Amino acid sequence: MASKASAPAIDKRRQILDAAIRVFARQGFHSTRVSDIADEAGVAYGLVYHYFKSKDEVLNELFAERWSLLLAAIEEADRAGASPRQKLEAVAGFIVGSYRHDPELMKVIIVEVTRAANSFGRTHLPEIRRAYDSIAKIVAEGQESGEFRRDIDPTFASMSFYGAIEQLLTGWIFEVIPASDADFDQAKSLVVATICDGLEPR
Amino acid sequence: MASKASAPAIDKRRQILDAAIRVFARQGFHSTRVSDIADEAGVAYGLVYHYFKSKDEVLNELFAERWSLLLAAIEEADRAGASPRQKLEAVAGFIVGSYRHDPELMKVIIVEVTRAANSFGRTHLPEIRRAYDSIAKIVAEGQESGEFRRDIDPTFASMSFYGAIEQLLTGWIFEVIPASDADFDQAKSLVVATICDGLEPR
DNA sequence: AGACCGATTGACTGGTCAGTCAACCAGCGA
DNA sequence: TCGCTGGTTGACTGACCAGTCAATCGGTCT
Repeated sequence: MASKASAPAIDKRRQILDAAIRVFARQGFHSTRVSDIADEAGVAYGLVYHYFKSKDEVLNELFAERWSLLLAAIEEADRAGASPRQKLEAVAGFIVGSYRHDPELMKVIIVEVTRAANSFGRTHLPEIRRAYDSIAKIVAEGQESGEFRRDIDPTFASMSFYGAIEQLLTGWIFEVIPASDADFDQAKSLVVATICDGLEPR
Repeated sequence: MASKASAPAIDKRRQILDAAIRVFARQGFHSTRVSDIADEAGVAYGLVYHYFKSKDEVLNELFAERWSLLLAAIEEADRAGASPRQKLEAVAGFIVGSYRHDPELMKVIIVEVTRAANSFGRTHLPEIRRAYDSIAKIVAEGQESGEFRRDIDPTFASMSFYGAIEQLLTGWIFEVIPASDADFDQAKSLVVATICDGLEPR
């Protein structure tokens, strides 16, 4: 039967990807050898090359998997949210939630891809850009409806918003700011409050 | 005379550092070989090891040089600025100015150090943290004086502020947002406007 | 049984580089 | 003139590691 043969095969592939998340998060992409991934996954060295054509492809796969979810979430937020502010809240919520759900994966994606201007960041630039653009679209819509001021370029606002969130994740990754469940909950509303209302009292 | 012998020596060291900036910016730290630095600097391979004990030390030196200037600038801004908003403006201005003045160096520092959670970022965490803390101090002072609202944690605001700026630099580095002199000028006030006033109209 | 086939194994190879080191050179003081 | 000292050179080595591949295993189909 095909299922008996292919079901474990799929498991092994997943097993390797999950192991790679842990090892990349622990040591960084550059200093993990393929043998580390294989060891962590409990499979033979060569099997990694059975499922992936290179070490790079393992990371590409991890990024693609997660980033497509982010893009979908942003678009969903845009569709479902009532006010632009609620839309931004949903986006921030999704990203923070992703970190809460799987900090290691988000660490890998941010550190090794999103911010790697000379390697994977460049490769995946089109996809990364799509996220910026979708956020900018939310801001632009907010400006048209008069709910956001018009004197700040949407692209610009989008970068600031995304940058603020990513920096929070970086803070958690570096352990320079506390990362309890309460902090995660707060974070979402606080970024949005900062970006939408500003630091000065109203 | 010592000056005849040591003056060119100092020049060579500088020459190597400057070459390293260009090469690191172009290829990234991991994919530049020490021979690339030597070639770019127009000196022999071994000379790099006469002035630096390792490839890592070259990057450390570049980071230390620049980051100490940033820390000094933040403290100076805190001392000289009238309002907290003006202080933040000075900080943003310094960082944007640093990028305008030497984009390659700033690219290297951000991509290879500030955001490298598994390598140099960890090594230099104390210094990086000092910057976050100084900015947080500015925010906290603003809250005490009533010029900033008190319901946003200063550490948190500091991360958002710094993150927004760094993301702008990243945008320039990746060339996803335009980087003309006018853009640099605007950027400074726009980040501050975004963070202090917020996106929603007042 | 026996042919077949994809999954799995891990020893091995080829290439790459960081860092070493012995030799060389230039200016200076004796 | 002749060391001496410190800057300068680049060939070389030892370690490391991504990717290959021939062999093996286990299940299925005839």
